[in-house]
Amino acid sequence: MPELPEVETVRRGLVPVMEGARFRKVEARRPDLRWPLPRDFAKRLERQTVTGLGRRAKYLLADLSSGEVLVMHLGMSGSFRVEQNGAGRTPGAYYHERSKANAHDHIVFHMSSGATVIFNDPRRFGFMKLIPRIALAEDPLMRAIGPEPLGNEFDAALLADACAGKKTSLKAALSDQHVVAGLGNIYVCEALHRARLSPKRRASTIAGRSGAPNERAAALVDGIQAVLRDAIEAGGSSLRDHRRTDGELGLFQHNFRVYDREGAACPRRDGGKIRRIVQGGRSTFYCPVCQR
DNA sequence: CCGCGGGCCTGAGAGC
DNA sequence: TGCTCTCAGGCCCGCG
Repeated sequence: MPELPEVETVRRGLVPVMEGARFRKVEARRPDLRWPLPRDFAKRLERQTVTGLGRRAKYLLADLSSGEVLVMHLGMSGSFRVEQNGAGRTPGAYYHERSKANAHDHIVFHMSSGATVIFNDPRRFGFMKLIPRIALAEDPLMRAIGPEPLGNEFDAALLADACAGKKTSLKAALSDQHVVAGLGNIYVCEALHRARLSPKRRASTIAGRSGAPNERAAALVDGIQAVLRDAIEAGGSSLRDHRRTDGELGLFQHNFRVYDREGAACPRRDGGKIRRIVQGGRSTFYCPVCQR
């Protein structure tokens, strides 16, 4: 699923049942995710308390009382769902309900809050990893990630600086997690439309010769932040796999202005028809009239 | 540094 | 009903 708004939606759904709770029992039913889980994965989690559940880029970060951080990534098709125990439900009961519907439930957390948290990922591009807190910032996963687009420090100057001198396209630059964290194919397309910038435009053209931001950089920052805020408010976008942790669908797919709308009229009603091109092997959607 | 292609996986949908 | 083909929200690697 998941770009920043979907991961943030998942985080918010997990906070009430995971923060302050202990892992009572952990089932690593399928350890061969994108990277294999360590053998002692369950052991290192059990009896630990989650002291905080945060997010960096598209990673969920659960701080543990042991001093380790549980890093979780949803890949393309990962989701979490929360089931409340009680109503006759026991940790054991879950195990006997395997069927086609939950064939891809790879990891199950039984929390002391009484909730069961289930990680499901058909394509298995997602993963979990345990990293000592003090080593997190230097870990290859985290080290080179760019600024959080909804963080205080993110602004036109920062974005222009990251793009200065880049000959690559804006689409490719914004998709690069080192430039700005958390955007993927959908929200890059949507942000560029909001900023009225062509996905084919050279990334360096949002900076002046000195590297200073121009009005395009400012519009892009506004477009990125606006689309992310709107999408989070809608609970993310549910195309195939994304679900909120309560099983409900996100709603932002109904508010796409260009993504997956090839041939439709541009919502700006400027006479443009949404066009689909391929950049870096992935679909890009944009309006050739208002995006220059 | 850059763009491109391929790989990792499974499932949905289209076309026949 | 079933086959084959294409495509999908991420990310990494190697090539030229």
